Formats: sequence, C-alpha cells, structure tokens
Amino acid sequence: MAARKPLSRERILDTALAYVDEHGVEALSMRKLGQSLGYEAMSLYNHVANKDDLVDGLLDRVLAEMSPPAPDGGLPAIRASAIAAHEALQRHPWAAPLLMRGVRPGRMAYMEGLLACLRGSGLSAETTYHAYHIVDAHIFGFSLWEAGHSGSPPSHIDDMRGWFEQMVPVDRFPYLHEHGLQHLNDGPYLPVSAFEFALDLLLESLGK
Amino acid sequence: MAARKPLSRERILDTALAYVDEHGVEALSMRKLGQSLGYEAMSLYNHVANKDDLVDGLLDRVLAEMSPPAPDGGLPAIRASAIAAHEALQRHPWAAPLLMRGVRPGRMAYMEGLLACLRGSGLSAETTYHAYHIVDAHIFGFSLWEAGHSGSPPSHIDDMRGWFEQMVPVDRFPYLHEHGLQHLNDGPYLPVSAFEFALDLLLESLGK
DNA sequence: CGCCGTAAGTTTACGGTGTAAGATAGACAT
DNA sequence: ATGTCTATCTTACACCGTAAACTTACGGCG
Repeated sequence: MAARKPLSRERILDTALAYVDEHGVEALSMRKLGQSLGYEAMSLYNHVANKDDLVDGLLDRVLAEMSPPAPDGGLPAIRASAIAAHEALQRHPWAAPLLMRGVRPGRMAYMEGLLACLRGSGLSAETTYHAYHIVDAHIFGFSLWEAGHSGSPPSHIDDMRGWFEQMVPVDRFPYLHEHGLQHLNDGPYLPVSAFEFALDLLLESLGK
Repeated sequence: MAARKPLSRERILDTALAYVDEHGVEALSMRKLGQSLGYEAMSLYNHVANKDDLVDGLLDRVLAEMSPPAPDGGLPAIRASAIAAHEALQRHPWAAPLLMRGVRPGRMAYMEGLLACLRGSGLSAETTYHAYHIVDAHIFGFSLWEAGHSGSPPSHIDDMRGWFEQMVPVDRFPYLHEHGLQHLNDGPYLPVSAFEFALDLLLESLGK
C-alpha cells in the first residue's frame, strides 16, 4: 500500500489474472481491482479501454498458453495440443465460457491450426468439416463441463463426507451415492483421464 | 397493459422463460420482468423468494424437458435420452451453464438415472465411474460448446458473406475460410450430427 | 525562470442492478 | 367495526461500469 508502483497495462493484467484465477471472473470489478492495486477504479482506464478490453487481455494470456498443432503433425499433434489446451483451460476455469462468446485472434489461430492439421492428415474437406466440430467440441466442451463443476462442493467444508451424505442420501440416490464416494476416495480430480480416453476414441475413429 | 391478470409464480415463470429464451439470461432483470407483466419489480417477491429462486424455477422447467434413461433400457435408452437432453438444451441455450453451477433435484435425478442405466448395462462400478463422466461430459459439454457459439455471428447482419470475408480473410486463414463457407452453404446448424456421431462412438466403445 | 501541453490520477455523477424496509390498500373473518 | 392477512407500491441502499470534469506532476522550450 505504501510505496505504490506505477500503474501499467501489464501490472493491471497481472493482478487481474491472479484475482480471477482465484475468485472467478464474475467477482472481478474495476473498483476492487483498482483498490487491490492501491489506486482508484477510474485510474485503470488510463491503461485499459474498458472492462471488456481488460477481460480480452486476460483471455489473450490464456490463449497464449495453448498453441495450435503443427500443420504437418498429424493426429498425434492434434492429440498433444488438445491435451495442452485442456490443461490451460483447467488452470483458468473462468476462461472457457468467455472464449466461446467472442472470437479472439488467438482463438482463430487455434481454429486455423486445427483445421490445417486435419486437412494435412489426408482428410477431405467434408470429413474435416465434421471432424473439426467433433475435436473442438470435445476440447472446449469437456473443459466447459469441468469448469462448470468447479466450486460445486463449497470447497471450504470441514466435514465433506457428512455434507455429501446429507446432500445425496443413499436410499434415494444409491448410484449417485456410490459415484460420489468414488470421487471422495480418488481425490478431487479424476475426470482428466476421461478427457484423454474420449479424445483417443474420437481421434482413432478419424484415423481409420 | 390495461386489464392486468393477477400475478402468480406460474405466470412469472411463463413470462421469464419466454423472455430468457429470446434474450438470454443475462438480459433478465427483476425491473424489466415486472414491467413486462405490468407490475413493479418488488411485487414479484411476493411469489418468488429472490432472483436465484426465479432462475431455479426456470431451470426446473428445462430439466422437466429432459427425462433420464430407463434403468433397464441399456445403451439404447442412454442414447435416446442423451439426444432428448441435447435437444432441450438447444431449445434453452442459456440453461446449460447454470445447470452446471448448482445441482437441482431434477439434475440429480438425471445423474442417478444415467448411472443406474450404466450399471444396469452390466458395467462394473469402476467402469461406470469413468463411463458416466464420458457420457455426461459429452451431453452437457457439447451443449455448452454449442450454446457458446450462439450469437457469434451477430445474426442481424444483411451481408453475412461480406462480413465473413472481412472477418476471415482467405489469405491469412485459408482453412478457417473454407470451413466458414461450408457453414454458410449448409445453413446455420449442422453440428447436431457431430453430437450424435461422437455419442455413438462413445457408446459403442462402452458396449464392447 | 516562467509557461504550457500532456499524461495520470481523482472526484463526482448517472443509470443500471438486486433487494431490505416501510407504507398503503383491499379482502375477509370475527 | 375491528383486526389480520396478503398483495402491491414506494423509498432507499449498496454495488456495478464508466462519462465528464477536475487536480496534480512532469518534461520541453522560450
């Protein structure tokens, strides 16, 4: 608070990204962000056009973490880049929904790279058309699905087991109860394997 | 406006659902909803606890359109219910993200039904654990992916072709350009087939 | 030195949001 | 008539994004 560093777009984005990764994008406000930097909200507008511009800056940082597959890499390159993209979207769960809404340049580059790689794998234009939807929907759809689940267990509950038993009574939801117990035993995040399992299934069918 | 019918939870939900299906959930406000019913915003609170309660009511209506698979229906029942759920989520594109956030009773019933059907198909508890993630992530993930795309082309553009050519120049994005042209020729919505294609692929692998 | 332009930061204000609290009015039972 | 209950409206508060105007600091130039 005392000796405050000068404001800059980079510093604003740094702070905003850290905040958003922790509290979610809906919790971000110009007033709070300015305050946490030691300035007034309106001062941010000297370095950022408006809130959308700020969020776009955050999205570009996330997009910078996901590189498209090499055009001549074939299906293995698609697999690798899909996994990397999924991991980036796991690191920033708030980003996936916003990435779908508008099309940032980085997102277009990813689309182009994916399409190029599919065509480069010998697929026809028609096949590529459908294959693209399948692969892109899997990467982003699965990440959106995962991101939606984040925060579902209030995460600051001491007695997770008790909370679960009350929310999902065995007698009314026997199978859901069983499923929940598996999650509680496996630690928080197993679904990753489901991402790769389904991805391999889809890619294999495209390779035939 | 003149002779106004008395307010009721049902009437409020009717109006809100129609409004939200047309304008999206982020455009819904208590003031606008009240006004479009001929009442003040605060009057709605006599029939609805708060805005979250109202939105929950809307989500319950969407959930009522998707029934879980019959427990003894096997993979075909899962396929049918997945397609029905996907269609419901297409009718109400705003709903999918909200359905992921909190777990409504109807959503729990769907989860339970899907799990029961998987176990009933002879899958072990461990296999069901992963299969559930794959199937549920496909249904909701794909729907989320589709919903995210809605509104991407501003939809009220006369010269769609010209807009597209400017946004996606052939020389910089040749493959994306090709893909976009395919969409323009096919009409707005082909991806549906991708949903069923991938669904069958996933279910087939579970059947082996 | 004085002057001035420019950029950064602050203050104030406006219209929007959800909703708590209180006032009002009508219907109905005692 | 009196009390009670319910639905409605009015007012008010805290928060949001941000436009507009104001203050402050600084670098260049005579």
